Amino acid sequence: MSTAIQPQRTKRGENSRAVIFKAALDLFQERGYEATTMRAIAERAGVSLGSSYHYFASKEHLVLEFYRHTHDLQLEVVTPLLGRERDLATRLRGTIRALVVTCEPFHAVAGSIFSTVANPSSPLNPFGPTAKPLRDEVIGLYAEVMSGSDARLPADVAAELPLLLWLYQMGILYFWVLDKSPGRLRTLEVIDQTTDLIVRLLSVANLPILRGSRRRVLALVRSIAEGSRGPTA
Amino acid sequence: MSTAIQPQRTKRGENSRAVIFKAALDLFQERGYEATTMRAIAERAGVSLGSSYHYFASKEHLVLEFYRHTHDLQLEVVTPLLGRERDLATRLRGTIRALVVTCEPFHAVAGSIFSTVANPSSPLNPFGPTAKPLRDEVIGLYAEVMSGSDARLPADVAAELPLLLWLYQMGILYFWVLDKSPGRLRTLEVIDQTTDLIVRLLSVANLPILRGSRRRVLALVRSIAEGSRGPTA
DNA sequence: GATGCAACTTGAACATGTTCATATTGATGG
DNA sequence: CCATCAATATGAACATGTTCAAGTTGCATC
Repeated sequence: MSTAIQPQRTKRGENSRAVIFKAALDLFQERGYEATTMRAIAERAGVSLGSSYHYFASKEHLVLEFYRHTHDLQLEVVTPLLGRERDLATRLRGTIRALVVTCEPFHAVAGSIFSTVANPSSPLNPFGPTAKPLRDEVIGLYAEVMSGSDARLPADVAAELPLLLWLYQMGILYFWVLDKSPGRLRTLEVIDQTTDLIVRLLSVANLPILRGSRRRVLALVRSIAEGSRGPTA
Repeated sequence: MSTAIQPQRTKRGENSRAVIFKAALDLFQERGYEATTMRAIAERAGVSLGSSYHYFASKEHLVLEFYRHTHDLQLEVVTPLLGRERDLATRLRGTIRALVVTCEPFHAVAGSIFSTVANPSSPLNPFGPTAKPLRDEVIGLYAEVMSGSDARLPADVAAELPLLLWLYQMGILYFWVLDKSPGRLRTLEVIDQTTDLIVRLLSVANLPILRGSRRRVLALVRSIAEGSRGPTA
């Protein structure tokens, strides 16, 4: 399948790759995504244009690296919290906040990036196969958020919740991208409100009146998730 | 404010504009959005490259026209149904289905278009000021879907529901864009399921246990909607 | 140390979205 | 019929993402 022979990496290569990525990150922050040209990246990195393309197949691929970068930062920020805190709402709030706070320096850039990534034909689409490793990592993080809490959830909910929380994170991220309030305070408010609501919803989902709907919602989610494991991913 | 002097339109101009749009539409369908060059559009329309830019400020602006086009088609398809049918679930299902069916010929193109439009800095972003007229029309359509039904909804729900249904439509549209099932049957299933669930949710939202959450959800929606009427739109 | 080969590097060339200075057209008023 | 002027039309020129054929480097093997 995807057993394309990757070039054997060397020290020299690793270094060039890192230098190019660093230059891209800096320029994205200084000028934004679109205004940063591949030529400018190459120049600042002190390499040729062609070299940049040797390490990153396209400008978009620099974004994938950026994603991984922010995920690692998010993980770093949130790990201590997940170690000590057991309350689900708190864990959830902390995790989402960590992402938003981590991404704050890149807020101006994030719009273009988000849009680039939303394209289904882009190799970077979060729902597509290329992004699967990172996607699974993020879903795994939410599995940890859930299972490390003291909340007792029905098995059918627990099975789909991490995926749903990943979707929720994407929603918040898009809200954050569009948020023009100073310091993105509005996003933080929305995070507080929605995390509380989610936990509240989980606690009432067991009520007899809602049990039917809950079953149907989860069945739907399951069928969608399975489907996209087929032809798509 | 936005009282930029628009050039006086003439018959000749109207014609050129229409010819260019038609050429673009055909080419988008034949080759996809990205693969269609502005030069190809101009050539097929029998005008010069510069002329295309005289009528459409950018390739993206052709997309806005495309949006308006599909909305008009959706309206055309759904009007008879809304005239005779009173059941909310049926009205809702019919409206969303109309959109998806209308857009089906453009499915291959829709991905790029969706992504282009998702960019917050794009003038075409559905949440931005440029798209407001069309957005309000669509929200108006959902107001009609709701108020023409025999469902009796609390005032606070009725106030925010059209906006929420518009959001719901965008969600379905993105699912449809990603949907690789033959004939997009999966999307149709999901539409049936979710419209039912929405109506069911509306009917239980009055229960005492849920009333608190409902109030909070609606307050949140209201605050967000107001906020984006401020700096953004 | 010489050789070979894969990794690395280069910059010219290409395609395409966009801009702009200039030319043409056609309706209106004299 | 002529003059005028805004609308319309044109294509050359520009910027930038991407490709590619060709050159260079450095390590492993003899």
